[in-house]
Amino acid sequence: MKFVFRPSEKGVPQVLGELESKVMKEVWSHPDCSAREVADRLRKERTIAQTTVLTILSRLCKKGLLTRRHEGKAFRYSSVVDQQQFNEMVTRDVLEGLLKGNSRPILSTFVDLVSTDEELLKELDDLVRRKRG
Amino acid sequence: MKFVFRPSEKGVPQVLGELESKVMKEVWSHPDCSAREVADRLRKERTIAQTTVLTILSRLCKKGLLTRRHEGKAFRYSSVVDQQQFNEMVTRDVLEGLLKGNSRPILSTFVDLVSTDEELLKELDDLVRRKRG
DNA sequence: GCTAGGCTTCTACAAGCTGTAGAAGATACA
DNA sequence: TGTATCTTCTACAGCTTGTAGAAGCCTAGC
Repeated sequence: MKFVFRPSEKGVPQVLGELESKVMKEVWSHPDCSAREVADRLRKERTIAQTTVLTILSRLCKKGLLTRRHEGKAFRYSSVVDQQQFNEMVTRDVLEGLLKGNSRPILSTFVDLVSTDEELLKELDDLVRRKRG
Repeated sequence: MKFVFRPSEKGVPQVLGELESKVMKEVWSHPDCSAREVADRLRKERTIAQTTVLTILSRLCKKGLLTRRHEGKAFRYSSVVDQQQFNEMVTRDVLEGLLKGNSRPILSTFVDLVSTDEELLKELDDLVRRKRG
């Protein structure tokens, strides 16, 4: 999947649109659900047309994030990767994207940012030591 | 500046459009240049209308990446930050964006990626040790 | 002072992404 | 077979980026 990353956003919307993110979250928390179910849940927050939800579900399928299976006259949707895996994919792709460039400055910026949290820095230290054996 | 990051691209186009990137690079390598100069240099590679270049220069000004000053009847453009600073800004914003989430998995993915290069891993190790004192 | 040539701004359109939804087509079940 | 429901098609708006014509503005030089 080829995506953009919006650092200014937070969570899934860093990668997907606002509505797409909400729909993904619904499917993640209720696997194998129907479009109707998704729409009804979204309607607890605001009004939204059934077709709008359908469009988003289709687009997410096209992006390879969801699959669907027939059941009666409707479809049931499930995610291809769970949210954890999704996050890992994003992290991996973004970091790889960054490291394509000159890696040295990235290391130092990374360490700078991590070091604002003592605990985190220790964790990084542990990981590196373990890696170096 | 609020931008998107395209992991699949490389270098400046990870953040700016293709043409925007080329224009930025021209201004970086020839500070205080005129639109005409930029256009002429771009024309070594392909044809492009003067107004196209002007539009891009204006947009880059609006984005806060360029400034300009009057000289005679024309403008002269300069970058607000040099390419190094620009890269650092991007790196910082992207990493901050990532670390907003659950930081633990990011650390481990980062270390995984870095550890494919022995030298780089050592460098990371040094940075962490130095930080921890 | 005035004109011409060059420089800028305005405006516009295409294409891709996302949100939005109506209209119409397909179909399962009573 | 009819109808309620589900899906697909189509479309438009707003945003970004690339592209550029048209028109307005202004400086330099006569």
